[in-house]
Amino acid sequence: MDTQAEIEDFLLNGHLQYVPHVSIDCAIFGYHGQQLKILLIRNKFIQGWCLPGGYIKRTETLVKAANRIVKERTGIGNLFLQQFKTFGDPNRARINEFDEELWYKATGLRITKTNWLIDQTISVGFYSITDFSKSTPKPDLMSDDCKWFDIDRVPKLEFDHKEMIQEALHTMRVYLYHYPIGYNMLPEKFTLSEIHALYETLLGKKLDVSNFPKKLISLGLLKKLSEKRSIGPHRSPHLYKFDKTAYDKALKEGVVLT
Amino acid sequence: MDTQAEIEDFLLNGHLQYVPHVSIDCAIFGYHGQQLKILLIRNKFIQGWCLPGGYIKRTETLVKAANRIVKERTGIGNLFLQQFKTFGDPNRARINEFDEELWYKATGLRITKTNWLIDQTISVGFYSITDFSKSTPKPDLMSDDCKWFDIDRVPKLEFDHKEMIQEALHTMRVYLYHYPIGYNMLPEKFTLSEIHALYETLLGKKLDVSNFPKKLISLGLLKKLSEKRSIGPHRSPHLYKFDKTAYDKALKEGVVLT
DNA sequence: TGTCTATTTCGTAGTTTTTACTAAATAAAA
DNA sequence: TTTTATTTAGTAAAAACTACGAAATAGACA
Repeated sequence: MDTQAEIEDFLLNGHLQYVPHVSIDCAIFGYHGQQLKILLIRNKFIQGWCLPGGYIKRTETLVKAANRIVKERTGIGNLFLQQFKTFGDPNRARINEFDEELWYKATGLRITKTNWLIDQTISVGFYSITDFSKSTPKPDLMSDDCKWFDIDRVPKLEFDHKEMIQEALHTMRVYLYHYPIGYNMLPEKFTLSEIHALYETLLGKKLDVSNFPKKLISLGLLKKLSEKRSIGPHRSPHLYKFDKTAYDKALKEGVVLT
Repeated sequence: MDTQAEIEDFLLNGHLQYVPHVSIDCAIFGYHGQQLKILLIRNKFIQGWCLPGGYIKRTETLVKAANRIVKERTGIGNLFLQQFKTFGDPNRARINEFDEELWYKATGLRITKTNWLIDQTISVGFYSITDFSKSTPKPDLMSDDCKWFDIDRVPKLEFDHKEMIQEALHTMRVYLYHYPIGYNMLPEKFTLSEIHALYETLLGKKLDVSNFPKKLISLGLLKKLSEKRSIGPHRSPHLYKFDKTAYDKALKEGVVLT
């Protein structure tokens, strides 16, 4: 969706390709080193920061649509994605504040209040997690900026997106305590320090440097490899990989990570 | 919505009052004695069992809409209600199988495939819990029966409603392990046996008769009253009530009930 | 070749929580 | 008064968790 013709077609005929009245918003969490970030876009029309979002094609499942949206903003496909809540407060979108002139300035197109985009919308929230250093943030049609913010330095957000982030963070952390995470988020082979740091970053709290890895091992989630990694003037850590069978079982039945 | 005129108005102009393309389906769980049940309705048009559902008024929040739907089917308002998942598979509603003749026979009205009701719909799932003996099940406009089924004797269900029940049950049980439940679901004063039986019924598993109540007490959730209840030729149980402060704190911060 | 340093990782003691079970208490019926 | 069913206190053993000390060790550096 880049050419003027495509944009015009989206505005005029989008309701034939997409399901009207329903959108998806994505809380895309990024970690790297010890920092947790979230990806935001700056909406052209209301001149404020929002979660990346989009509409659902009539042929798509919800998770497929969320995956498409996340890929368009980050360049990364097949991320861990989970639905966390659906938002439908009638006042959430503030469609009464629609500004025809701003829209015209930004797109060069005249649309009216009867356009399918300017109507009450219920939004399904998804969160995803990725290594932000591997992403290439890109604004969408409606936005003029797209970048990562430290999770504790998020600017003022439009609509109900602040609440969305809080809900997403809460759901993600509850999930993290009950299911292993890391497959597709760590390299195939990794050290205990690496998975320890990942969990600390996502949970936003300290985990015992010795007991936490021991717990993962005692649950049978990790398989110790004979290889080591040389990373400095000190004892080299062993490499581990996930025991896929135990990992999948834990995803299905749940575990408790303290 | 009972008169023919009201039904006709709903079919022709419902999209003005309700948000099109979005519905709510409710998994209404009922307990009594030691039995867990679920409320189902029998759809007139496809002649099959479904979860009770409905549309969202443009002025309503999602939870308010769910509350209205639950009250219409059970006669009970202000139930514990929680969103569990939103369903949007493009094939979930099978709108291609729409039968104009069946619809005419049931309602006396001719509607076409272009009617707002016959279009792709994304459904927000809520579950609720109530004492089924206090309910008065009532079918809706689209159904000719509405009754409780034992949770392990659910008939074949239409659409994706079997998956919905499974997801609802799973979410409800996970919730139950992490938050206290029972306020508004037990009388103000109750015995340890009563809350023990409620949890066993909802979780579908045995809980230790001595340790489970002790856990609740050690968490400070219950306040022992001086009154007792006489219920047979044996030691009379003490009555308890919830410590509202501790209960609300547990709802907010979570607890672990094993 | 030895020390030094930073980090990994093993071991374990002390504590808390959970689990399983026993037995005392007791209200009403026989 | 005895019997019976249930509530509920008590506790021993097992398991899990926590905190922390110390051994192992790879590379830097003298």
